[in-house]
Amino acid sequence: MDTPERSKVGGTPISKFEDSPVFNFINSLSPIQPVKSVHSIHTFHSPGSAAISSVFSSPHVSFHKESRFFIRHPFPDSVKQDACSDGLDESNIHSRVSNGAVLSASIVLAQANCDITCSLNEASVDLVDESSTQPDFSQSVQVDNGSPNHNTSPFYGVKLDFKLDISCTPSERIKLVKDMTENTQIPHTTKIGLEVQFPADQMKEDASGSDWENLISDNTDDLLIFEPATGSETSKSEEKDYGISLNSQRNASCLHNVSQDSFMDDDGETDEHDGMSPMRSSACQEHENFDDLNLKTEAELNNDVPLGCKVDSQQHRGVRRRCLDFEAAGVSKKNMHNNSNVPPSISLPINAKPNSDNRQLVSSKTSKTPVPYVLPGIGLHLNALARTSKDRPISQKTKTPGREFISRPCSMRPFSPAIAGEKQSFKLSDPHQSPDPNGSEVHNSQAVHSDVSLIPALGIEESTSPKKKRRKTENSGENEGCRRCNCKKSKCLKLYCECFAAGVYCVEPCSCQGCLNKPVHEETVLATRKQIESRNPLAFAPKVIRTSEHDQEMGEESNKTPASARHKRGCNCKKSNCLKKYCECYQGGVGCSFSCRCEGCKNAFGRKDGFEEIEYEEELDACEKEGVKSDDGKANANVPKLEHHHLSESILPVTPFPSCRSSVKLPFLSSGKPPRSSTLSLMNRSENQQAECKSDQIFHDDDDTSEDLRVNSSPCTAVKTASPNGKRVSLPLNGFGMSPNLKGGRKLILKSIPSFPSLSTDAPSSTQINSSVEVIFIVFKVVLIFQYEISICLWPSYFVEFASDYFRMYLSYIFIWKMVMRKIFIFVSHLFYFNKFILNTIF
DNA sequence: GAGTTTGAAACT
DNA sequence: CAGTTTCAAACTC
Repeated sequence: MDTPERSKVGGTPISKFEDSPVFNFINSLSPIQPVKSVHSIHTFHSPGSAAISSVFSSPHVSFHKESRFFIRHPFPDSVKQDACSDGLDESNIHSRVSNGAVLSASIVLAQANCDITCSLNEASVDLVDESSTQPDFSQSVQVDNGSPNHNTSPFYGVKLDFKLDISCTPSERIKLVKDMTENTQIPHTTKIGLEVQFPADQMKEDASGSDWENLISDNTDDLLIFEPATGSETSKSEEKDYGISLNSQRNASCLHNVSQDSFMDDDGETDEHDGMSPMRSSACQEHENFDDLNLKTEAELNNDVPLGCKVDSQQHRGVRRRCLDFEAAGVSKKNMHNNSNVPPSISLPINAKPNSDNRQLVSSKTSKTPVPYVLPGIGLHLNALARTSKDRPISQKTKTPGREFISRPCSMRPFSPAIAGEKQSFKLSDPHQSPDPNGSEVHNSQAVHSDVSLIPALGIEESTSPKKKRRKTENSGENEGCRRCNCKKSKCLKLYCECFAAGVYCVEPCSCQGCLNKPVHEETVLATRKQIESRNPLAFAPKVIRTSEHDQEMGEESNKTPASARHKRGCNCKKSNCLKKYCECYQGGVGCSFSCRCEGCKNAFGRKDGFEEIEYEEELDACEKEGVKSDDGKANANVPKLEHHHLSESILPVTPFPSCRSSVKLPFLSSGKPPRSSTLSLMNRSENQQAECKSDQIFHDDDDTSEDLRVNSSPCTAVKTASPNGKRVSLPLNGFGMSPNLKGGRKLILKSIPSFPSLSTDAPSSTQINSSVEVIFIVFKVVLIFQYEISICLWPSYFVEFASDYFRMYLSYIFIWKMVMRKIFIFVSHLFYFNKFILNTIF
């Protein structure tokens, strides 16, 4: 179709381009042959180029997405046809040569499917049929076409892809899917469609299993790679899309079984579900029943999901929520599934397995081995504290398996699918659960009977530990249990609520009243969270920041805290002396730091004053002079609140390590004062010497960089000078800022930068200069050419033309630049040489 | 379990 | 930004 056009288009600019003397010149240096570009153009449809497209972001990708996106939207029938053919066009393009006939057949089928319905509902039916029966694809096709309740609900690309999967023969599907996945950067919806490959799941049971397994894993990987991007988006539309795909998943084939199983497959846990096929089938059928209700809109599905799918939707809701919670991190479904794949240490009843996700999670919950993603500090606020405290002697009291079973999960899995599942499971299993004001929820609980197998799994322990007992256990467990809130007025939508603050839904054991922090009120929860985060982006960040071992040492050194963590903002205790759990530091099992503004700190995990008390007293004075509000002379009082925020905030969010590091250093920083002290008054104080010494000590344990820094940091006796950068530089720098030696700071920076080729010795030969320049430019050129060729291959015709001109111009610039740079190099080197010569001569 | 204390969060 | 109020957990009895 458009091939001739493309080649035509592509050819023109290329020839033009090749005529360019610049291009010729560059090509004379380039190992890449110009021919290649032409070839590439022709291989536009080839897997090779496609692969490239998937690697490099290019206009092609966006275009592609555009089209896919377009396809995804509801169409009138006529448009639908186009869309289908369009969407197929891509696959057709890719595989036209090899199996065009076959594909066209499948395309026809797919088109038929497009016409047929594409309603989620239908999909579920079809797939259920499929999953409940042995994979007979011809049969499935028939079902598709004949399904009586096809409706005209919106059609999504998901569907299309999915249908394609179904309607092809296994081998064809393999090819098709491969082609599609290879040649297209699949938008998330489409991705889901592929991911759906549930048929693939069935395929596994099929003869061609091996192929499919490979394919599945490949695809899944791809899908998973892209997923986070989608998930990380918090926009409504994105959510919606996501939700849609999820729904389609769910409907498509008892998603909980298929998709999960397929993911499990990736981890090689096929054994587990292989034996459960029958169970799955039954479960699917139950879903099928519930699917009758699935004509509801996406939103409805989210808020008032028909039970059968409740659990699933919750799981995914959990995923979505996690994405929202940790936007930067972008939780991928892969994670989710990986998590779910955590081998349960406690074997569950066979009937507990089918709902793999929940079950897996539950089981992992029961496991005594920490779940991988139950890492402290993953956004967990008080729960993180609780977690931390677990590590502490204080909380290391006896743990009964049961208690652990109950508590662990909630506190450490923020909005993870597990949470939803847990919650659900709690609800299901807990006989004491008070009727949820929201009927739907109760309904769901009951309706999830398809998942009821869950109940026994949990119920075993749950039933033996009723609410009160659990609370009691929790109370006696010293933070071991997950936090269960008792909110009465906040509706669990404020940070007062520990569950909410920790990023988890309230669970049954909570005694909250009018709780809105539940999956059913997801929208509200998310909105509230957004609102709170808008006020304070770190509101949901971990309150206790774990540090690396390296920092641990530092932290311990300074504060004698056994923990390698510090409270993000520090406490503000006035009366508890940081000896009660009113104190967040104490509660978190961490010592107070200089960030704290506590009075009379006696924190058992480390007093903020400690051996640095003296210097802080002086510091305090200085701060008072500065007008910095201080409490009663405690160290932390010296640290302006804003600074804490600044530091902690700059640190926390993304990378744990930097944040940790900074968090630990923060205290030192405070002690070192430079930062705070952009004011000279602090700088000149003698106590800084002490701090400096300390910082030097710290550096001994530091990495290379810090070693450099240490070397350059001023000795204790060094004269203090204010480091202008101290305050605003990133934490590490802040940490270094402790040694208020401006000189040192600069040295550090210089040292950390790869040194420029030494010019201090003899003047570099022109060969050296040339070679270095050559290398740079050749690399540059290769990259450019490569880019250009790729763009030629992928970009639309008009783009190519534009690109060629642009590129030619670009190359011209480069050429000029190259000349200029060469001159500069020569000039500089000679200048150095000349200087050196002069110096040597004169002195 | 009720009442008090406490400090964080939220509000003004 | 500081002061006040609200809130829920921690604590005490």
